[in-house]
Amino acid sequence: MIQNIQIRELTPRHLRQSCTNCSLRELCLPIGLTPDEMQELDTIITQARPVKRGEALYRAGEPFKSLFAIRVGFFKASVISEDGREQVTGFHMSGELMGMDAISSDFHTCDAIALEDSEVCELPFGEIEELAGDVPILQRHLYKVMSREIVRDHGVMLLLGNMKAEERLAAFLLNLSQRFSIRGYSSSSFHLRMTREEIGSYLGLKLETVSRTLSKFQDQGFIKVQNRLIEIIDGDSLKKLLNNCQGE
Amino acid sequence: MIQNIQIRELTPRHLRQSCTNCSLRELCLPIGLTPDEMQELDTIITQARPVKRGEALYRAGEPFKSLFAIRVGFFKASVISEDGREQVTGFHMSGELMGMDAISSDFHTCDAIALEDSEVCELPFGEIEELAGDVPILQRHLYKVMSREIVRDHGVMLLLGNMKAEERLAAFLLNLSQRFSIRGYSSSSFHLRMTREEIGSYLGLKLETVSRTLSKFQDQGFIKVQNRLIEIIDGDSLKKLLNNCQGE
DNA sequence: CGAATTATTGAACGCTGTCAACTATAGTGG
DNA sequence: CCACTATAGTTGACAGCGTTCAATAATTCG
Repeated sequence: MIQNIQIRELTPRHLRQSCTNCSLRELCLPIGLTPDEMQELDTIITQARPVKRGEALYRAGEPFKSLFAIRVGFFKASVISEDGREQVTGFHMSGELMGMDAISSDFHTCDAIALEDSEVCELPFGEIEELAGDVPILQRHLYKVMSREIVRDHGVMLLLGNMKAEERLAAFLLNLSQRFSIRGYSSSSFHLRMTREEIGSYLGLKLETVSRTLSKFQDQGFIKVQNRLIEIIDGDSLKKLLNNCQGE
Repeated sequence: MIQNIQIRELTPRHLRQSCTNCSLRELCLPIGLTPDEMQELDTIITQARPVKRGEALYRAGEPFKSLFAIRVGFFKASVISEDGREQVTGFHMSGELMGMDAISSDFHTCDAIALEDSEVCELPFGEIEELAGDVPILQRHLYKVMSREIVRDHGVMLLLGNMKAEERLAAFLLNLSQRFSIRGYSSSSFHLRMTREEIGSYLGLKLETVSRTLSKFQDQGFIKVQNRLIEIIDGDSLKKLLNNCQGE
């Protein structure tokens, strides 16, 4: 990523490329656009925009204009109920697309908060949509990305509806591990960007339960916890926790 | 269903009309297609297909070909975890679209089971997609429908992650009430199509808790329960249950 | 370095799950 | 049509998991 930033300062063309790059996983390369089509996509996508830790990329209630592809960084998305309760609906990292919930009503329904200094690419939805009308493969890809979000949400429902605290934490750690791994980071040792309270909100647990369960995993030798640094020592045992419960 | 088949054999135009009808809420009328475009949509949508109570419209793992618009009836959608736990991810009624989770992988990820004798219209996704490329308003509508599903799922997460049993049940009943009302049925008196266990699976509760809580609501005079027949007597108190918890 | 935030840990309570017995309803076949 | 059986629903007693409240420790940030 540092590479990209340096390239960006040198050559605007490469900036666009790096912007295309940003949505690499979610929008471009894997779907096989022609160079021309990618060019066109590039002209739509505005330049990378920084979002500092703690800042909101958007907030519930704001009018919807664009989707955002995370170039670098880490975000949480959360809905706030009328009576003020926060539910974290997801944690999102580089290459992922945010804001799809807003399409339905033309207003954002979530807050998106950066949990570390981040950079996003803005994808003006109207223009993306228009381009998608001409480029079937892009259209299809958008459907797929949204569908994937629905599938992910179903997984969270399963977690919230059926699992015990230990299973939820295990699933959470394994999921993070896998996603870091895909992005070229260590799958066995990573830094949590969120507080215990935010983990708890996502998993439907109180922060004390999160803390206790992490400690328990550490006592059992499954992981090593040092504040927000997690080291997975025995991933297989964590996986067992997930399947053993009724599968036995 | 027999009626429809007969109609079809007599007058194809009427069959198609009834099919358009089926996806009325989700696909056609509200988005303002021209007669020509609706005509084209009609040719894509295959004839109404009956699904008997207890039958699966589709099952997880089956290859994905079509979305389904519910013409009449009532369905549950559920995911089954590896170790056999069922999570009901939603209940769906006439006018709603099912199967969008399958777009991402080209395989269904849910089971869709009819909870009463139903009829659906099959919308072959490939053709719908193609048409959407030519009809921006249809394309946009598909995005919106999928986005709405994501928003709905976030609402369920909030429910599962933050609410107590009473609040979940209250939210559930009020939601059903509203949806029946929109469809022209009574909002204060309706028949539950699902078992206590299925309600529980959806709400992340055990069936005993569902039963107990319904009884409690009845004792408090909020509702009248007679097996699967629900009468909402004091909807305001139910709404209060939802907001009072921390909002006070 | 001090203040604020975040995390850990303990103890007690309460909500919901579990187990069990019983009742009611619906569907089936004589 | 009725008896029978299977399924669905209700209710009670009790236990356990996670929450709540509270005190303390560690870390971050100005």
